[in-house]
Amino acid sequence: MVKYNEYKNLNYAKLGEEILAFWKQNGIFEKSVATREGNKPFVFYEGPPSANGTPGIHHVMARAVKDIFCRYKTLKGYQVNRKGGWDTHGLPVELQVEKELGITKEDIGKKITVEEYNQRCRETVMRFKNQWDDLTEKMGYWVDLDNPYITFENDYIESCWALLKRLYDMGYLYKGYTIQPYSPGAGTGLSSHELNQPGCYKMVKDTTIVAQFEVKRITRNMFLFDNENEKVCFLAWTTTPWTLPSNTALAVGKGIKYVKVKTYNPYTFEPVSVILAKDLVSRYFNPKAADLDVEAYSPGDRLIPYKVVEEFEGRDLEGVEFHQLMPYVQPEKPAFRVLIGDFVTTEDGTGIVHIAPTFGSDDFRVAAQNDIPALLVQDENGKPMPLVDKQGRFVPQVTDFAGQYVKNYTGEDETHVEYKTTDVKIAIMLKEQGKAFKVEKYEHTYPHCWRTDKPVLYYPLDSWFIKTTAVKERMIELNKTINWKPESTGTGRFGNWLENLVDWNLSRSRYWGTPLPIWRTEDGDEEICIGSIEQLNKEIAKAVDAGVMEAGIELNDLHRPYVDNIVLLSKSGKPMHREPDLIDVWFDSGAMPYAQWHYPLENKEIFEKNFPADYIAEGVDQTRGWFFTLHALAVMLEDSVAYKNVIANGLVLDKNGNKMSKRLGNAIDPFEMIGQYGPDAVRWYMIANAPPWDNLKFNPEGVVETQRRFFGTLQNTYSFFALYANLDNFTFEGDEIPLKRRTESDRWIISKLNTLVQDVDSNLADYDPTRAARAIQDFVVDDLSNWYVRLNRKRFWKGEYNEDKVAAYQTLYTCLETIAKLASPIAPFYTEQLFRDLNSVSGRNSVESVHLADYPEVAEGAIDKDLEERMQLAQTVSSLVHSLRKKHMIKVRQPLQRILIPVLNEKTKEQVQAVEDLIMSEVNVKTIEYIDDTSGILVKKIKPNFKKLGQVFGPKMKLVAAAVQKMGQEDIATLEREGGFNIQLAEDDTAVLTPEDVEITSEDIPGWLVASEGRLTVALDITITEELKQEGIARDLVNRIQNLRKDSNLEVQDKINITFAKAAPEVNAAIENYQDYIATETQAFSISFADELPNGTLLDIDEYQVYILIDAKAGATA
RNA sequence: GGGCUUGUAGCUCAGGUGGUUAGAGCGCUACACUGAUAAUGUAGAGGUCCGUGGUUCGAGUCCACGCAGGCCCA
Repeated sequence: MVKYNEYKNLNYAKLGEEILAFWKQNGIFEKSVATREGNKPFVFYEGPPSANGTPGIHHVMARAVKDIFCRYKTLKGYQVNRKGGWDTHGLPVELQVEKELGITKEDIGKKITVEEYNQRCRETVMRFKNQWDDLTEKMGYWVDLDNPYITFENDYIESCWALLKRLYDMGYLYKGYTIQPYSPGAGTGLSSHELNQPGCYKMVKDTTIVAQFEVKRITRNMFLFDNENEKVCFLAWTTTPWTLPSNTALAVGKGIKYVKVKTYNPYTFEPVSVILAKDLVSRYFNPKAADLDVEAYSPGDRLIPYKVVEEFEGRDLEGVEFHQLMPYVQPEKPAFRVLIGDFVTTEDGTGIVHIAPTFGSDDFRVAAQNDIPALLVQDENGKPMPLVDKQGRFVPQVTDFAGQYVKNYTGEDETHVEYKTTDVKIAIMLKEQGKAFKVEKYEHTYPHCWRTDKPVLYYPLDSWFIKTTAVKERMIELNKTINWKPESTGTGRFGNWLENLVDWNLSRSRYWGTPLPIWRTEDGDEEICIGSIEQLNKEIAKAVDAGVMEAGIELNDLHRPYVDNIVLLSKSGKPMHREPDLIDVWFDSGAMPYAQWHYPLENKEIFEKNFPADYIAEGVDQTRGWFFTLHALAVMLEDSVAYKNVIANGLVLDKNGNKMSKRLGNAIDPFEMIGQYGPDAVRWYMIANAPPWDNLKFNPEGVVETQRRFFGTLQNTYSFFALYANLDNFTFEGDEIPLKRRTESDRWIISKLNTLVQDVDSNLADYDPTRAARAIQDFVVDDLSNWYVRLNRKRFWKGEYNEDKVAAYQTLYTCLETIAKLASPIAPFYTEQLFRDLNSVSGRNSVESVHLADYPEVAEGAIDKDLEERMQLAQTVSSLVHSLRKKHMIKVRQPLQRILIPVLNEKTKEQVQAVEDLIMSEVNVKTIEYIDDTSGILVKKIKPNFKKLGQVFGPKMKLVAAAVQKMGQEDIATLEREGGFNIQLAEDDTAVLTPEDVEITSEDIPGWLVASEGRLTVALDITITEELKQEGIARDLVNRIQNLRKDSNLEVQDKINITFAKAAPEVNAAIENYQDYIATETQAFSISFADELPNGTLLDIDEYQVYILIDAKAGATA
């Protein structure tokens, strides 16, 4: 006979290991995919992690979220392939290698070859792969670790190349520039990482200028002018006057308030109206001058009068045109307009920002978005360049300053009296021209090149771009079809990002990454984009034939430096060298839907079957990372979304809401957590505690609570089942007993169970695991354990093996088995054990694992909302009676005669009657009586139905409510009897109430002690008769005997003989009268009396004492 | 600085479309129960629903402006 496993002390961590071994041994994961062969696929993309660091607890969160839906969809019959992957390129790896070798980027190619450097990167990036694989397994994240895609492999890179080539052929790949920190002294761009080296930001004193940009006197600007002689100027502040010749626009803040001030130029004393931010007026004007008469000013007066004459919002100023400040070079398109910039503040300056698109990244971006050109000239090769050359000198076209360095890059002696910086010279000139409103020294921090110690310039540097703006509208459109969890990330963070899209800058000046497959002639006139190794080899052959490249170079690795050694031949016969850039690593990860299959070079069918993804999940920080690059590439390459559903999960913080970091020592080790509490409790806690998209404050105590409360309760329930089912040899043989032959509580829990199956299904279908987990938890703890099992305990251990008992077993079994299936996506280990423990005896499922099972079908017919309502009523009544007992200090073991329930309608009465038995046994009361209106003793309470009345009476609500409160018992009776009641609102205003306008409840029964909750009231008869008293004693005796049995370690099924010593007459009578009851309850063959029991045990029952002897040996072999 | 997001009991969180007495679990206190027992029940204490205005007969809920935390971007 196979038995249900019974456990003494379940060790959840050990359980995890055992189940893991079972899965491995039997290839359950593989089977969960293989057995769904031919079914509809559910496509999941794994966002590749980088294995150059150790995994943290937040990875458990992220991966649990991924795992849950893959398992769920498998249960629902889909085939879910999950290919793992590794993200291997990028700056973090490079930095780690440099740190370990004690070198900087500067040393690459000198102290260490690029080859060696990249070799180190390749080794480093997979250093913690074993730890990652280990965590993946231990936490139960099912993903194919044996055939992952790896972004540094040649096949993967080749796919990236093929995709780049496609983009190139579509005209989406172009060379342009971005504004980057640049060191003229060193002649090189600087990464933000280099800029953040200590000591790079230094305090410097710069000459700053508030310049006057004169508004054009054209029709659209006339609202800014008061009269035809007025000169109106925008004031804009700059700490880099050398950028002023390159100005093409001004930026204001949309919501910032600006004012027009009538005043005089402090250097030329000419009258002028200036526009600046309202908040900053006091910074430029002396308040003492505010009262002066503006007209009465004469040049040279110390106080310059001013008058605020008008106010605008930034948005009013958008589009206003102004005259070029320093007209050395003309733009190719219309410029010199006011734009809205989100970076504008009133912290300093004037609240108006001067825009030079060639020398600021904000400037560049806002100009590009508004189609404002940059000021450019042509170099000697006819290529466009900015007004400052790469050495940091003004170009000849800036005639007054031609050839002058914009900063001191030549080591001139700044202490010399004649020395003037270029900024100062510009300031002097603008003052003379009446275009400077204020010139002053300003001390601030400014980044310097760590090599030359000179200030950096923000300078346009070559970059390759993907023209994402070309498909912006389509990306926005398709984004609307994606189901974002939470929705706000899709519409907000991601949507806004798309709205403000700029072209994707692909270039990275680094070593360890996917090389840009573009070869160019030196003059840039000819170029080729390579899309495959095959193509490259052909081109190499051509180049070797033509003699531009030496023969015999074999391409084994597509990384640098090997690709850099390849020289190709242009159509016109010139040599072409590779553009030295690497591509953004985000391209690697965004390309994974294609590159993971080496598509488009092969596997067309597999790709098509697995695109787009049904579901992905990653941290919200990936919005502009992976989520974006997947989307961008899919729209451009396939005119499709890359994913249909996406969960953007939040952060895992420590229990105080702080970010976890190894440095602060508040990081939680995932291995430790799983080792201590097992994987299920950790997963369940994380999912049930907060929705994945909220930040989770991770508190290990919460894991303990989850384990105790949810898993402990579930395990208790199973143990209870197993204990008795084993005794009765219940194996779920034969047919299921029809619902109508089961008890009310059986049908109730089955109804609840089916409701749960529905709820969990719809929540998981909606990608909300938290609601699903909470629903399961509430069912297990509240409904199944604390109500169903508690009420039905006796059915399991008492009496013969009849249909009622079988029904109880079947019901509880069904609940447990269904819970195992429902909860298996979230707690895959424990539910596996539970399922197998149950199934190994019953064999009801033909599968060997819960993860190979099908999601339970909802038995619609078993759902009985009416019944669920009734049971709720029973629970409320019981709770009220318990509360009354407590108030009168009457223990539950003391039977009471009756409770009274006032019922105002027939339905409530019927509902309570249906659950009478349950209530009576739960609260130990003999009868329930109902009193209705006809009894005439009910005291009623009336309360306005605000929702209904509000709609009808609106503003008169308060009067109506007051009138309702005043209604007495007779008024209520009238309302009920006649279906209407007149109330007086004001002297000449009355209204008619209907029964629907109010809520009538029974509150009191005169002469009884009552308790009520909501609309339900219960009264309890607390008279204890002699008979009731005896029964109470009998029950107490049973209780004490049961304790004795337990203390003497008797098994549940052991039989005993009982001997009582004579005691108080009440006790003797109780034993006498309830002999059968006591015997049945305690499984006693016989009950006898003795005059004395010197070896007996003394029992205390309230004020009584009795000696007892129980004998387990005699005839205990029933 | 901008975008997004969160703010409800000591802690973790619920609170469709506004309805007057804001809930649960944990923790705390007391009492009870006892063949699920390292479980359970009942009761109690504990709230300026982040603040300020507004809309409304009525706001935890809607609107505006703030404050504080978080993420991303600059």
